[in-house]
Amino acid sequence: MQPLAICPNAKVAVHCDQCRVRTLSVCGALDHDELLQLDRMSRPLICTARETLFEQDEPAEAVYNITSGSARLYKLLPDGRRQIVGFALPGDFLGLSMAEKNEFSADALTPLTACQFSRTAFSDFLDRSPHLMRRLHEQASHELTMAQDQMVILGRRTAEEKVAAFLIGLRKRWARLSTTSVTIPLPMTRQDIGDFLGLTVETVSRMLTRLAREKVILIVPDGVRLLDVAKIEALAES
Amino acid sequence: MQPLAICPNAKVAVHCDQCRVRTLSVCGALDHDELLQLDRMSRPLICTARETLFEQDEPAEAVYNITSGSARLYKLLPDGRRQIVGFALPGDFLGLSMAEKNEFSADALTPLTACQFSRTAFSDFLDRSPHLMRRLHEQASHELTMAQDQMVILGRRTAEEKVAAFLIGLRKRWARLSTTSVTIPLPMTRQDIGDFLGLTVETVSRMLTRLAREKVILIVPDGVRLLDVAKIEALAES
DNA sequence: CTAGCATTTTGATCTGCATCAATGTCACAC
DNA sequence: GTGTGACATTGATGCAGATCAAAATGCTAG
Repeated sequence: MQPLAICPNAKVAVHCDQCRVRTLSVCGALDHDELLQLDRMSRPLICTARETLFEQDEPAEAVYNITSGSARLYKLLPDGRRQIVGFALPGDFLGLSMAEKNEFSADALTPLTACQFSRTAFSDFLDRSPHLMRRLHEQASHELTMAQDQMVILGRRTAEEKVAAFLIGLRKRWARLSTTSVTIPLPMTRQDIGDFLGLTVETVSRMLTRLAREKVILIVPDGVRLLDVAKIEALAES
Repeated sequence: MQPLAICPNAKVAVHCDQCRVRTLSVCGALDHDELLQLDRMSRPLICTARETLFEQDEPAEAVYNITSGSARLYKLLPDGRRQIVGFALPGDFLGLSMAEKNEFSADALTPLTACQFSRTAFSDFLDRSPHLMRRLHEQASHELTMAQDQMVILGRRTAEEKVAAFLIGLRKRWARLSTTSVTIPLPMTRQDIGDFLGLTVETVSRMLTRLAREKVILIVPDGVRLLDVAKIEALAES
């Protein structure tokens, strides 16, 4: 799936002088008036690392479009167990379900900037823009597909396969955003990776170490470099 | 979330003489003309148990609305491991993502009937009916939420909790369809339940037996009766 | 009725990952 | 420099659930 993009001149969410809009990666198939209208209702948001964007079960107030930085999205069980349901990267949307309450909590992994829309205003705009509505539905469907793929990973794969699939999946998402760097940035902690994959910190660490020992990856500060792409893709194979 | 229902006089998908439509549980907020139009493009589908509705990665041709019976939705790994991503009950939609290819395979667990729409015709209709589009998006969002809840179950729960959560979740879905029967029908095999919860058949069987021994449930032909709802809800608690 | 097969249950054993515990590494403050 | 706290790695041990094996149950065909 292509990244949604309001501005034809930018791949991701950045300020675009040409279109005079700050809000990008929202939607193709919008005319210039619609773009400006949408832009007018957006407010900038700046967060420090670890800051909370919103919390599970609280009334959903806004729709967010990440312009830089990354966030983790998670659900908590009463006893403190945590399941990370996803990581949000630049260009990603949060709150597109337009539900009354947040389905999960979100907080920043790094300093983060975003475009923020009032949920009600965004909803009203949606009613007037079938194109955007349609595009949004495609986006939601795509997220559902990713969630189902994650179900396969959680339910039917070994620890090593989980870690490999995680790295490959992340690489693909980063690749859309930048020149294909050999290094995959990992802004999240090992604990976060574990809570995403249904593993403990120790197991994540051991699997990364094992892959590094076998020269499949190289562990670098804040990330991982893939040495043997074929091998790791074989491990992650769908 | 309320079941989608074209026909205000029926909760689920059944033939409705009053509205003269066969296609139900599609969507609120449609006027009568739209209903009839939608109905006109629907074709009935009748399947025997185990029959395949569609297969993963094949071109998506139709949108289905189950009118009776149930189906399992699953993904296969190259080595034969299987992850069931969901079960479809009467009233449920399949193929709403409108993607070009099927994201998973689906086959009937029991004899099954459905309303079938050509994907392209349905898509065209969608463009002319923003109400339906919006409703569909809500439905997709709801499915995403369910998938995320399933991620919590797969990643962060014990075998016993998984089985309990499965039963509670299924009870809730059946409850929407009929007078709240004390018995939860289980049209799927233990293997299917295992492939849904990331467990083996043996573990599923053992957990059900354990719950039955502790008088929390009663195992009956093709289903389960809940004896101690409080206890099983405590186990399944989110 | 019986034969054949799929499904479920039950038991014995094994193992992958969790758990527990300790040590190492880094960043930052003082 | 030294202390402190967060994060990561490594090792030893334990256990939940997988695997292996077999028996029980149920279903359909003849």
